[in-house]
Amino acid sequence: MPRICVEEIGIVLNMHAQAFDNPASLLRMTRQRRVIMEQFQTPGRHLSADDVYLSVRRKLPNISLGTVYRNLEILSQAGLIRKLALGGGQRHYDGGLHHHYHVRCVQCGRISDIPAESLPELDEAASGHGFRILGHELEFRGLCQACQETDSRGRKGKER
Amino acid sequence: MPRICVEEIGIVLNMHAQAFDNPASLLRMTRQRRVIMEQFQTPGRHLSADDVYLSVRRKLPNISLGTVYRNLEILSQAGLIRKLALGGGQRHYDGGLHHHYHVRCVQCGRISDIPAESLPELDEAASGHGFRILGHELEFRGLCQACQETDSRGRKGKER
DNA sequence: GTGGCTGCAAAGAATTTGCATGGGC
DNA sequence: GCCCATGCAAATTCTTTGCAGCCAC
Repeated sequence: MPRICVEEIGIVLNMHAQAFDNPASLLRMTRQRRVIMEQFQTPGRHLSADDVYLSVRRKLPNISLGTVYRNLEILSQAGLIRKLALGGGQRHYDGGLHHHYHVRCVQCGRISDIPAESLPELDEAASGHGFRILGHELEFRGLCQACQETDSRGRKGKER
Repeated sequence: MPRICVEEIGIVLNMHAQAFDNPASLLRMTRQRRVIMEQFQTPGRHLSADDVYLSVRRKLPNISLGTVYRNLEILSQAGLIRKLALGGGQRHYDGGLHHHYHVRCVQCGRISDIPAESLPELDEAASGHGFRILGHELEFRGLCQACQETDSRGRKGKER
């Protein structure tokens, strides 16, 4: 699935607004929202709110962390970015909308993509326990290249 | 795999201590640690630190939250309980040591077990991207019975 | 008796929120 | 011009930590 170009964001946001939050309201394409969204145009980035904040500040020095948080929430609700609620610690966001999974390095906390098809058969297998299954989150745990090399008993890094 | 009875905890803790943390030290079986561990003897409970704190306080009114956190960390490191780092928001702990997955209700945040074999073939499929895969976390998302029934547009509950 | 453990309280990290002002549409 | 979005700062929530006294071994 192709990445959504920045120009389309406003349209998607409004579709979303009309469909869910408030049929009457329009979500505005502000400068802040545009620049935040630009951070996710580069594939394979998995940014925390603070990462985004620091990046965006180079273009908009006065943006506030609160605005970043508010927009990450709105954008992920609208399906424009993906919220990675997995793995404790800081929350991360991913601009890649094509389906894939993630690995998290248990040592340094780094996240990478695992390109893979969705596995609907997993959801099948999970049904029949009183829940209506809507989907799943799958995150692999492992050691990244760098940590494998450094690995002669190191610190546990960001993983908590 | 059978649940570990409370009497064995001390032994396991010491095995763990000797193997990893500090070969010379012994972990003690305090009253607090015992009662905390008892909370996980009931199958199918998925407790947050605060849940544990509130439960334990009924037996040990003076226990502190800090102690609960410290012990949950120690017990999960020793493999006596499982830390559920999934799903953002509060961290939960699970006393069931047999392999299973979890569903989280997207509406109310409730967690349930999905009894299932581990799926090593998933780890296979994820290899070959620079990471040494050690395992995975899999959490399903869905609507629990109660929320399906109440469901005529409700609040989003604890899910954040 | 010793060293790990506890209670207490304060610190910390991540995230959310209230409010007056600003700026898309 | 209306009303959503922003900046700022304070507030919340969850978790960790420093320290002096306590207690399991």
